Amino acid sequence: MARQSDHHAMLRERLIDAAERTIAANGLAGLRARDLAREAGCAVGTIYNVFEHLDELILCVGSRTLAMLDAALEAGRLGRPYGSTEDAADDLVRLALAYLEFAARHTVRWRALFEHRMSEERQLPQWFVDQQHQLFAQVERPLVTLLPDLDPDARRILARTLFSAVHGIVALGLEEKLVSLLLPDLRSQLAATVRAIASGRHQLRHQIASSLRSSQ
Amino acid sequence: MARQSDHHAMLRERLIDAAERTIAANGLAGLRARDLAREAGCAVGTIYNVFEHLDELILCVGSRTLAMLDAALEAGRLGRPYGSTEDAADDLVRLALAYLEFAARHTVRWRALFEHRMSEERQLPQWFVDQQHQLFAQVERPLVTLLPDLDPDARRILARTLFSAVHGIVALGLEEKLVSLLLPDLRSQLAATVRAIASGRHQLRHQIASSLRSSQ
DNA sequence: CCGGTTTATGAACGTTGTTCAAGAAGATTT
DNA sequence: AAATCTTCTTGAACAACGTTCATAAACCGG
Repeated sequence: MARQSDHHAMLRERLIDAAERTIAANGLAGLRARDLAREAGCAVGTIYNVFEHLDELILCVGSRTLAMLDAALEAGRLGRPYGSTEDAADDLVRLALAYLEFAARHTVRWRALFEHRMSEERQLPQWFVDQQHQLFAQVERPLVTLLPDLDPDARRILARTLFSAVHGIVALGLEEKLVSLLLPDLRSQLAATVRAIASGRHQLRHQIASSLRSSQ
Repeated sequence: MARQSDHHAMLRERLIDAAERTIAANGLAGLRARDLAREAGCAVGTIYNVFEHLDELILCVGSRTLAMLDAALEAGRLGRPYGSTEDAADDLVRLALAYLEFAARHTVRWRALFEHRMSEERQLPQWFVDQQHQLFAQVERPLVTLLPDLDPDARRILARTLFSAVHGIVALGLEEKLVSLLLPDLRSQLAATVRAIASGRHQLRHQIASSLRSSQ
């Protein structure tokens, strides 16, 4: 029984490794069950013994990408505690730029992360959603300094909103083919926008506070 | 010859109509060549006589969605000329909210628009890219009032950046399942963010101006 | 070493988009 | 109007995909 689950675990890892290589090299579209089996040294049917379906395997690769991204954002942060709202605004900008840098450096991997849709009515497992939330949570910390009297729920939602705004800018920006040419421009566009949001933060506080009042 | 191309045109329209219905009802995933042929009253092979491939047909449906979206944004605009920067900021917010409203009302259609990827190395035709640019152009007008001394190129790029930020917020916001519950919240998050950007616009001007200086 | 249970296997299945030989329909010429 | 040439339509056939399943191999307690 011990040898059994060992083998299981090894196979699982070999399959995820193979899928990770393929996705990083050729994107989601390049992933084929037969190739995967050949690279991992097993039969096609075995994949479905170890994973419920290919989506689950893809999600495992996505989880690794999420972990990489989480680490990259953490590394991009300001190392010291915030001495002022300026510091907090700086950190927001740094987070955004770190996100852009990651997306630019690992474009195919990163695309696979959010291009992938669960087929039909199988929904995302909770552990994966939780891992995404960890990412959003990194944005919350600068917001504590930036908008101290915002309640935690509103802050969590706002963090997600800012994250998705940054994601939108990066995603559309990297869609163009001439990426390397306009990457510096994209950097400054992103930094400028985030800084504008931070400097217009009182608008955020008022509007969101009044919205919460009216919806509760 | 006249009757030929007439028939061709009719068939083309019937096929686009059928594809449009299917996409609006079941999304891109629900589109099948055989069903399409049956609904349009022709053989599968005929599709490939009228269109080069299915991607082209999907793009035609996308074009219709883009036209609807363009009209919806135009309708959401402030009817009168801007008397102040406040008016321009209001219009930016109205554009964003109109975008959200359209996406919420026509979610499947709208998703199909940007979920669709051209297969392999066939690239987007220019006429489709141009139609997308028309959309971004709607954002440029308020920016003229908001940042009068920004040069037109920088304004065009900034418009695209703001558009993609709004798109990001809307896209992630509508991903959740409890859409109808938190749509009002999403509205105020979006409005607050756009208003914060507008009110922090001087940050935009400085950063972007200095970026253009250094990259030229 | 044996009987029962679990696991691995790859051929086979059901669906895709796309192609293509053959026949129907139109256009052109005599 | 008939004959010929061209052009378009057709649906069976193809290739590639994820997924399943009867079969055989491997494993394990007694």
